[in-house]
Amino acid sequence: MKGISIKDIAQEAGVSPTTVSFVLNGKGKEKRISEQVSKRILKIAGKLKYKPNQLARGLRTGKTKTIGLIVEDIANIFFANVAKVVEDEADKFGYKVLFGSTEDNEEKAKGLLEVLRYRQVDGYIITPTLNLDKEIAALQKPVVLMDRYFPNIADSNYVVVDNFQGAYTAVSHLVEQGYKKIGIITTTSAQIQMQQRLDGFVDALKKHDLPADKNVIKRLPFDLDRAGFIQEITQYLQQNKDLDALFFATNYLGICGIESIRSIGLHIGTDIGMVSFDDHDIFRLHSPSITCVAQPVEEIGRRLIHMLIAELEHSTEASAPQHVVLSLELRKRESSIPAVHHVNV
Amino acid sequence: MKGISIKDIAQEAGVSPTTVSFVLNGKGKEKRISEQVSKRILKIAGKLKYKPNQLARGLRTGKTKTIGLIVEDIANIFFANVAKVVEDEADKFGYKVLFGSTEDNEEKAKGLLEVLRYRQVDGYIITPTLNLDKEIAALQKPVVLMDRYFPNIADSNYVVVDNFQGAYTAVSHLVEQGYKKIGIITTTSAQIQMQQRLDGFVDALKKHDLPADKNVIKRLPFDLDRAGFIQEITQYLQQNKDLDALFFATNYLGICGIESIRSIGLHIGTDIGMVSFDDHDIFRLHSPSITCVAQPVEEIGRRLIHMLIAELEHSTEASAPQHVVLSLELRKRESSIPAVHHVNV
DNA sequence: CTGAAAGCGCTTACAG
DNA sequence: CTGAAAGCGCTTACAG
Repeated sequence: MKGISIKDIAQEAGVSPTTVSFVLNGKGKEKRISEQVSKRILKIAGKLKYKPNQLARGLRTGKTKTIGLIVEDIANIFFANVAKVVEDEADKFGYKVLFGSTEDNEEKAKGLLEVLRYRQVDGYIITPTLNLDKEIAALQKPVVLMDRYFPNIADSNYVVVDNFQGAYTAVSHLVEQGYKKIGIITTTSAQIQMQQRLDGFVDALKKHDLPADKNVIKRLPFDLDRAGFIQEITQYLQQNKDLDALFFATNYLGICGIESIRSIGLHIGTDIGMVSFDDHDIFRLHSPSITCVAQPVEEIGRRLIHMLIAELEHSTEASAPQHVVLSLELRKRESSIPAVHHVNV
Repeated sequence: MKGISIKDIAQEAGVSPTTVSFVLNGKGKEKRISEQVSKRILKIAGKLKYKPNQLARGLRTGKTKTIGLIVEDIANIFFANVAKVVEDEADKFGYKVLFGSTEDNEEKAKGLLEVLRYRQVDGYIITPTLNLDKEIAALQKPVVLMDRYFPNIADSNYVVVDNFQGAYTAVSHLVEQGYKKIGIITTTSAQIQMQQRLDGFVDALKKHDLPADKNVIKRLPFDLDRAGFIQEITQYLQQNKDLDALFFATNYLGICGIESIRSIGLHIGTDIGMVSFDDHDIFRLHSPSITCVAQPVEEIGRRLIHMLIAELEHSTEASAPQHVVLSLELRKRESSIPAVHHVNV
């Protein structure tokens, strides 16, 4: 790595490394370096295509211009999209992104946190798992949470969506479409975002004087595989033939739901209405297409990075914790139209 | 970052930092440090939870234990899956991954390469764009190419799939299923992988004495958006009503193809057969499901990282370039069954 | 207006 | 068997 260093520039300009460092860091004025010298240094640096060695700078200043991004699963389209926006935006500010997937596994998340910490990332964007609050609190660097947060920790920054509103909107839409006996398929996860979706579901039913008893709520262990989900949902449908619509609390549950409904010969929309939380390519393309409440992925990514950068750049200490709660958008499609008969493709 | 350093350990153990460094780097034997001292140091390091400062180490040794991963688009399911495997495997060897998406844009790719270079990554996994050969050759660090390579550069390492075989298999399957007039939808890209897919298509037709004239080949500019692709494919279908099957050279073309075929009222399979290169969740779930030739994503990711680590660890100089060409798997589904009438969902 | 010097936390030739 | 010292490429108090 014989890159060209500050010394090389100093030598060619006939000044000391100190002076070069001042000028290159935009402190020429402040340090009262002469215009003449400043220009000479800048010109030489440009000619030599000088790039500061981030390692050396990091060792000295403690800043690595790197941020750690911890998602649940980079292969999941939602997180992959967020990661892309985060990477793009971070780049604009000169930051690079180190990433990892937790698989929603506490131990894996802790390991990731530890590695990122001793890699001295300047800040973190984290999709927390359960029980990760202590480790996060101990981080000593700016953190922005995404997708979910810890209700009991008041001073954390986060960018999330309004899960309650999303679920409420989705279920109200089903009611307005004429469905009367609506069930929810969700997970057993105790995480806040799942809790809020369930609350939104129950609240919407109550508001419309529809039954919200235990039978309409189906919670599945979140560590089942695809086949397991399909089997459970299929069984639930067979045991609750009076249901005329389903709300799926995540897109992967919705996808499994499509297969379950198909497997018992029901027609989505006509026989059983359906809305899913979170959009997916499959929902748009499926026939019939699937109604959903969609997360504003682009905006989530942008807000995350801007919030983190703000913390990093003017670390005016103890800035008030930032909470951004974004709304979901109802995308009406064919799966929530009870009357229309769907033409096959 | 007042992490604990080698000095702290040295002090507590009553030895010099040098000795600590030797022991911690497993050179105790070699440097003939006494068993007694070694054990003491290791014990203290464990107690203090010592983590070496990678920045300092990197500055000194030139190794950052970081690899750069450049993909075409991290939000694309294929690349997202590969990225996940790469990150997982790299972690096992103590490496972290810095990533970026090129969008298949030369300038963006060059920028990414430059940033990664001055971040001193130890090695690269690159999905190259066109004309990136010179920049890659100038890298001075181990590189493994993925998805595509430069046929004119003999000494590069790469992990790719057998595009020719995949296309050949896909088209032969259509022929065996009884389709007689088969078209291909591909891009205008001059990149090797697209070229090979086209070659496989043409070769399969010739081998079966089917027409391979210009009319059956439709090349679309690869920078169109979704709507553009759909419009172009729809128009092509309308102008070539004698086609009874289509081979799509990428999964996103296949997805647009589904919409195009639907928009003109044709039924996939019965009216027009279809096979796509590369699998996608949508293909499995669509009704009718879509036949494809699938890439071995897991294996691609594993091979990439193992090839790169091998280069990094025993840099026995001038090792022969490694080329891995993996086969694709034909996944037969409903879209290539001409006779059966598909029941709608 | 500019520079010599210390130091970030390591590794490694060199010396004893 | 162990340690003092130099150096990786920066930044920054301090001095003049």
